[in-house]
Amino acid sequence: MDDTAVRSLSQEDILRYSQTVCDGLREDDDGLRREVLAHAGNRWSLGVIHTLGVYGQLRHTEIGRRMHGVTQRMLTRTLRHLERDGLVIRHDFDEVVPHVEYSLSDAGLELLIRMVPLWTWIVDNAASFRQSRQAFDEKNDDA
Amino acid sequence: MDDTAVRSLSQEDILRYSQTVCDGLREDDDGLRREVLAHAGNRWSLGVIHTLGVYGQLRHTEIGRRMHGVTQRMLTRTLRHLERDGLVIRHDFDEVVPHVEYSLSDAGLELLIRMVPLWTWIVDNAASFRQSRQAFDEKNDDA
DNA sequence: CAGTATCCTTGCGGATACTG
DNA sequence: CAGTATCCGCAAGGATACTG
Repeated sequence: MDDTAVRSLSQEDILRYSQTVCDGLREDDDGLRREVLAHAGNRWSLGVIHTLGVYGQLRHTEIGRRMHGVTQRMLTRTLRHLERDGLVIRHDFDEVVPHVEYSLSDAGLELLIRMVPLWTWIVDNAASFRQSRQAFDEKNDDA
Repeated sequence: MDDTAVRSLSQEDILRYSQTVCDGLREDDDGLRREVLAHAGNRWSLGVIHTLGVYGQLRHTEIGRRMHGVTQRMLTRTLRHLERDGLVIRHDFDEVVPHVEYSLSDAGLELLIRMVPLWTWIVDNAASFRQSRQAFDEKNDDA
């Protein structure tokens, strides 16, 4: 979805979209939706998805090496969560010397693809976000 | 981005997209990006954005009434966070009887628009997510 | 190599009571 | 009406040490 498409969307389009979504939304689904979307806000999930999207199939250590600052514990946790939601596939070679590789599932790839517009938009507007926050914080400092 | 577009994206397309994103990504931006994306995984943020997107401009109480289960505290917190990031605008009428209305900013609307494909995709695939989780949990129960 | 096991801090989300 | 002020439980995230 590029900027032209964005500008051409009216209030009614939004209403229609949102309404359609909410019509098919049971209470259960709402929780599920937020849990899946939570991967987007997690400290490491998107990094893992992105890394696997770019490099294909990697070992635990190789992922960690490409993600600055992640600890073993958090990398394992993140991979488990993503695996649980079927976004990442764990390939256990079950050798004497432990050997495991991870790759994106089809679902993981589709999530990545749908994240990209959001992602690029945020990066493109980083300055405006920072400005908004600064203004907000200054306004609320005198409290 | 519809399904046709999704299917037509190759591994190289993903790489190109992701690479472009990461090239323009400083350490700061990464934190910011995750914080903005965190709205997607929050308990109430998306509901507020969606509600304002559909109804336009509403008062505190009206938003709360349309969102089942939210407490005053969490609604206020959520609105503050969204306002801080410039996704929601707070209109204070500053009357003797307190009167405040909220509406989506342009940025908020753009976020909503970019969330919809992700949102519908998750809802459409709710069954497969649940299946994946169930399988995962069963496999890891014998631990 | 690919993890567990512990311990710790922080912030989310909720319940309840109070206020300009 | 539109919030604050407290208090609470829980999970995220991190640091460090240990293991099949």
